[in-house]
Amino acid sequence: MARILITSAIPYINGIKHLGNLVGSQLPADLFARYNRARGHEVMFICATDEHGTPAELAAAKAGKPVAEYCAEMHDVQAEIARGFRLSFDHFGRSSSQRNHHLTQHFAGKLAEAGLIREVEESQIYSIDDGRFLPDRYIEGTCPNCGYGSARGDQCDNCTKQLDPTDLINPHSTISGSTNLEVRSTKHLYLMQRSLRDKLEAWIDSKKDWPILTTSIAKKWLNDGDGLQDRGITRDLHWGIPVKKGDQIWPGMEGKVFYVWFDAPIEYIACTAEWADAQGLPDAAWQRWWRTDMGAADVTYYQFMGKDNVPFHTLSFPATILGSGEPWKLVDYLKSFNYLNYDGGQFSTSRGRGVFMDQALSILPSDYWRWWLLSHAPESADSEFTWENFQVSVNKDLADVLGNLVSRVTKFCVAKFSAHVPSAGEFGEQEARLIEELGQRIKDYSACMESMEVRKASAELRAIWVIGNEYLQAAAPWTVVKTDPERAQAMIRLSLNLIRVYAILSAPFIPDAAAAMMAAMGSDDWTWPDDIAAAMSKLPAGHAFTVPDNLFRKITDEERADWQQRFAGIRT
RNA sequence: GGCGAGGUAGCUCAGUUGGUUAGAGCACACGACUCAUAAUCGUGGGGUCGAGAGUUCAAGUCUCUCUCUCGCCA
Repeated sequence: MARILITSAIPYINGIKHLGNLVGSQLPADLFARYNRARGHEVMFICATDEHGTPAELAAAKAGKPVAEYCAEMHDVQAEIARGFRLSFDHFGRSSSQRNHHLTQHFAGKLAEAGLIREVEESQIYSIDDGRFLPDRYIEGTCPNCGYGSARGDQCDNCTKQLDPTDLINPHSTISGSTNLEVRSTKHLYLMQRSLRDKLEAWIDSKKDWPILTTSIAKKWLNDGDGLQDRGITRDLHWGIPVKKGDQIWPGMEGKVFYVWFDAPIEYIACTAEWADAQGLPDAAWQRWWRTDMGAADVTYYQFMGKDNVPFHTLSFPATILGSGEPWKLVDYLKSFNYLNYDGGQFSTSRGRGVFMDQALSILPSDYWRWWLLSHAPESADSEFTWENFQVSVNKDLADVLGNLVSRVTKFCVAKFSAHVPSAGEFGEQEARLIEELGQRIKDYSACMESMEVRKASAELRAIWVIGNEYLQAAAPWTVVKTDPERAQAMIRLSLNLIRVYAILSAPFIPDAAAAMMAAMGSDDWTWPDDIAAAMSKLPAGHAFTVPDNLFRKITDEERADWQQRFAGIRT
């Protein structure tokens, strides 16, 4: 039994994520977690909401709520939707937790001790009425170059000239509109990634089995232009983790918080601590997942994320870990995904284009989405969601191939025999061939799952479903029953057992349908079918089963047309 | 403009280190079957692998140029 730590990139707090976000991290991570649990491994699957930073403050202000309250509410909303998609997190935490406060401050302290933090004095625009500094895009004014009236602090959108906020003529705050501004000096902390560059490169070079997408992005940041740059890890904001050196005051940094990208990945660790707290377990329970000196030496750590997150996970976060000088677990395998496009364009959160997680669940159960998204996961390149493709894939794969198989077997048995596993007859050559092929197919399927080849795994699973139909078609129990009912009974006995095995194999992709299949077979034995022959006799003769309702209904042309129109425009 | 990723059957995509007649699913055509959600199974048609040039005994697979798409950055 292996010990497997899995983290999904943590979704930002300000709103509900779309299907592209889901398929890029949480969903494949869940697939991998479910599979490994099914194989009997010890799994810790962690996700959380990423709650700090200006966008959260602004969203809260827009909603007319204190930011802490807003985040708490949105966390609950996201947690509920995650449950709806059957995302099987061991814990869904919050980056604003006290655990993360302490751990983030701890890491900053260790980095300072190691001489990897430098303090930088900067000039920024301060809004007296807003009571805050105004980072680049929160200040606008007239461009000194072209006279454009809405130039941003960092750049003029009209003439593209790069600006310093202090260059703007008649600047004003984009938050309040106030012109009561002044230049103030402010101090910030920088993580000296440059001095960790060689260490990071050596570490990345040691990862020979990582996807090209992952390593090429990391290499680009290491080598592009002037190479890896030091990174500011503090901000002049109210909402966030107060800057401290461990549990000590950091002189000159009072009132400042850590930058969201510094504390967010640390939440992976903190979230595991939150899990232990929620379970009433001591610190050792989470430390054995993260501290190689406290039992995590045999843990294999997998991260899942969209490609936009790769630089932070290959460079910034490892810099934090390595720089601390403490024996924290580094990622062993980083699985990254490209983007999912929506009907010829991009999903857009701001424009409400595409399908969002809550909307998806409101029109169809999660299994439909899980199956389509995973079987079309953007692994090697960006991929495309269209309603036509969604409709035909789901109808064919789920309703026709799998759902109908369950239906035809159970209904035939009840009609010709009874609602009990038939007892007569022996397995013959056809059954032996099926079992042999199934064994090979399951091996291929497992190999894909272990190497996280999501699309290939889904294709293998589908092929496994198909051989059930092939077998039935060739064996033709509906014909055999007329002349040799005992032989037909053996065929159906095998087929009923096949349904139970399919439930086990399919559960990582479509957990609800799998549960329905298992329940219909009157079993709760989810043991992975390592021994296929034995698994095909698991349901004993005379064992009672039920005919389940159709596992999957078909999506009609009318529905497809309706949804296509509904989700093309603006989210209301 | 710079960088990155791509352009393979009508559609969505596979194609290891260059090596026999380029694959899958869907769609389409025909056939079989009739237990089942008008489901299933079988057979078949269909591609000058974006364009051009080069390296090689041999290129979808390597090199160069061009072109188109998408994303990121400035």
